[in-house]
Amino acid sequence: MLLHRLARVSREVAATSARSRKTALLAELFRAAEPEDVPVVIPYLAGRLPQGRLGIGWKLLGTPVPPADEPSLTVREVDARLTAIGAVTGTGSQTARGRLLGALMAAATEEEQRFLVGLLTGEVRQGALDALAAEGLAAATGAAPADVRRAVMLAGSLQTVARALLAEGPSALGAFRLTVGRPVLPMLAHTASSVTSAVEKLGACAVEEKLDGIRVQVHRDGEVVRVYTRTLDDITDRLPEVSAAARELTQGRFVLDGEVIALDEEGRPRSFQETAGRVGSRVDVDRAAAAVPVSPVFFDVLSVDGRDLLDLPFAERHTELARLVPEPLRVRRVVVTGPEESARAEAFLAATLERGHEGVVVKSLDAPYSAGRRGASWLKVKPVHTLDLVVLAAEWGHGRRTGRLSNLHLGARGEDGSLVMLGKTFKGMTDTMLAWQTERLSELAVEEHRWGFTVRPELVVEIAYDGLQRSTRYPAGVTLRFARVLRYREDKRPEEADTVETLLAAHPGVAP
DNA sequence: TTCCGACAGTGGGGTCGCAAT
DNA sequence: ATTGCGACCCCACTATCGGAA
Repeated sequence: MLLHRLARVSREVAATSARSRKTALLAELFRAAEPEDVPVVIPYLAGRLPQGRLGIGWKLLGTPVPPADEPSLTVREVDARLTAIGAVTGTGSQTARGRLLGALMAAATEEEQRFLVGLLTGEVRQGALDALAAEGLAAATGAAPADVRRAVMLAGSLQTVARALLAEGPSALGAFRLTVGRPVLPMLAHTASSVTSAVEKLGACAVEEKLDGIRVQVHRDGEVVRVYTRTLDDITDRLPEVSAAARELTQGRFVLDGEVIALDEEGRPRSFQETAGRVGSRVDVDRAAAAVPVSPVFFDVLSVDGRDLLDLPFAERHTELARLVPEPLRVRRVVVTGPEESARAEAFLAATLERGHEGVVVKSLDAPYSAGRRGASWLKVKPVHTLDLVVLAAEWGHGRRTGRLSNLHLGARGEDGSLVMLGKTFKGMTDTMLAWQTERLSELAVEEHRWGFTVRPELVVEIAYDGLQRSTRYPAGVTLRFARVLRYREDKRPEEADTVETLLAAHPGVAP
């Protein structure tokens, strides 16, 4: 298949807003693909590279190359050339990659170039990623969408499923089963505004600690232990403590779901930054482990002793978990019968926060284990802090926010009355707010930049955030975690905005 | 007809590690 | 030695489509 055809379909998919039309277009192309094209066409149309990341970013793509007049590249040739670029390593590799990339771009038409740039930077923006590609795949092969989704969860990737489906048809889906040693996509939680509302929604449920660490899926088959992240990367070698803990358990074959977290001597959680730094360390693992030991803490079991537990209700999976994993290696929890016990659930959240943890996850006792965001049977609840801050500058948005001032620079009042930047946010804005702030901030502009405007510090915004973390980037040495706009405070003047002093006082122990 | 679940998009900050400077 | 860049961790929220109620 020519890249030209694929790029054109991608553009058509981007041009329509109807999801049904998007899946129809994708299905048509999948049907036309030759079997050998499939491992490339499927991920490309899901907006991803089959190789994963290639170390090619905006920097390498920087210099534009004159496009070819006539399409000639096939998708397989593109894939082979990108694989070759990814394989270049060592001193001078950036230069060599740039040259190879330039040659590839020169062979591409303008439309093909646009598609390739999107693919390489992860910004395909066609309004169709894995989920709709799976839908299109189902349509192309006559398989039931739910069966395709389940196979994707079990395989951990769409490609594997696509290859089997297009080669053998819907009957191929039956072969995808939970296998120890092969990671499955993890079940994710939605957000609820309070424990009470979560319990009202779910009825009988478990309320569990939410630990602020790194999600892990741990597979053990005899002496072989593998540890995977949320995105199914293998991080076994970085976490010897987790392997050791898995080998201590009495059963020899299982798949567990949990979190790794660094705890201090008293068992209180260290900062997320410390846990993430430890888990990210690959080069000298022994040293990193000595400095910041981590503990696995489990909350679910997907398989034990060859039995697939995915479809069991959570209550029954937890019974299996409690049989396999000793209490200190499980998250704390309470079980409530329903809204009549929401006071107990709220008390558990308070106690969890008191112990220094992030919040709770409220889980339906009936729900099977199911990947992706489908179904809201897990609801997380975290406390939200708010501040009134001053807008210092605003950056132009991209994509659907092109032409709108989007990303706000936020400042708090310093000791001497100056304003101290604490971070940025683009979250929480409605289209109406975007339009309003574009106009208002343009009026307040004092300096124009390529990226946007510095403005007279007159507008006050109410900001919600999850907590404070250390920063080397911002002058106060701290920044807000997950800041988002709640509303503009036109009733407040900048002199009434919050101060750095009160912010630091509200989060003792964070500032350097 | 209205409601709501699922999806994509829009980026935030940090840390690590490699390559370039 | 320091800096720049990319990959991965953590993530909130809105708009929109289309099926469910």
